[in-house]
Amino acid sequence: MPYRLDAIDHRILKELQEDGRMTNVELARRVGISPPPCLRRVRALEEAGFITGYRALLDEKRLGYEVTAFAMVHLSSQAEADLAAFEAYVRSKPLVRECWMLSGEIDFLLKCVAPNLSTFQALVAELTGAPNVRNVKTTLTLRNSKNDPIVPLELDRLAV
Amino acid sequence: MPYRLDAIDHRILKELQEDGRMTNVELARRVGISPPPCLRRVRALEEAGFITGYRALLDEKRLGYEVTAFAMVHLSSQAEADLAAFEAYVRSKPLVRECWMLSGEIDFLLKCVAPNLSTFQALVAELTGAPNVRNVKTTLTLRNSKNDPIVPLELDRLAV
DNA sequence: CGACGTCGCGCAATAATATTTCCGATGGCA
DNA sequence: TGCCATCGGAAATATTATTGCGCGACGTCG
Repeated sequence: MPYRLDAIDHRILKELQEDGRMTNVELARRVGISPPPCLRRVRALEEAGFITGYRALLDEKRLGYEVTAFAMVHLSSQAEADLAAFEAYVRSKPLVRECWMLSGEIDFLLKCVAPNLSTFQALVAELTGAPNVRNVKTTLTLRNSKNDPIVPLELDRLAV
Repeated sequence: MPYRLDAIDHRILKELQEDGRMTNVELARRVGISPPPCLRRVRALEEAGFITGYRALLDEKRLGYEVTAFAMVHLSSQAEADLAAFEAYVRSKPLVRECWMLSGEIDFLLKCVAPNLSTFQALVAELTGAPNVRNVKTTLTLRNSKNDPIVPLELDRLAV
């Protein structure tokens, strides 16, 4: 599905990243076209897979999650079946919010949340005891310096 | 601002996390009340800070970001002013999407995106040369096993 | 026990938006 | 030049958002 985004598409993506609940009328006003073509573009961007969904962002601390921590996991076996098994395991753990398979020493990096330290410890204990897990190193986060779920657009004039 | 969320509030948060662009009519239907009180609850949740915003999620690869990588940064000085300076630096870098201050050996963990490896290398070079940075270790992500921006609700019956 | 105040729901009315339909302008191309 | 594909916008209609208001549940207190 070849697709070429023009300047208006980019502005639509930018605006919807910043406020995903914006009305189509307002969005159209901001990107400089009338509502009908604007809506058509949004639908097209959704169908073409550029927009994968819409989320309300919640304040985790306000909801009782005081702890955010990372866990670095080494497995005993990196056979594909074992990797997949670990991934499936991790997906079943609600407190693990992200899991990345890494190149290099560490096999997986997990971002976890927990209401308190002891819950986090319980999670780590479980992880450590899971099949094929060799060891788990953890680090607590002290503070979040930047957390911007927005994808930068305009790859061209990109200052590193 | 004391606030007690009831079951309906929880369901609202859950639904809006899954589809932040859902109409209020549909949301009301799902949580089992009529639209006016539903809208009032959403507004209240926003004003009380439980909902901090709405985002469209974009497909990063589709937009040209092939690389996601982590960078682990050690600083020479951990004096508060130096930490803050590094945080400010990092916030000015569009390719750094997240930055966490950690306890333990590593001072900061950065999640970065880049259109390709050489751009990522340029970013790392810049980071390495930044003031107060002692060293930077990087890991590429091979794949993303889980990435769920949704905050789990219902702390009580929480299976770790 | 009953009056009263509070709270939160839902109905009904109105204002705004979303969505569809259709038409016209534009530009590529034979 | 004439045809076709593309895309925007006006207008009409269907849905939603939003406001105003009354009602009933519930708890407090005289």
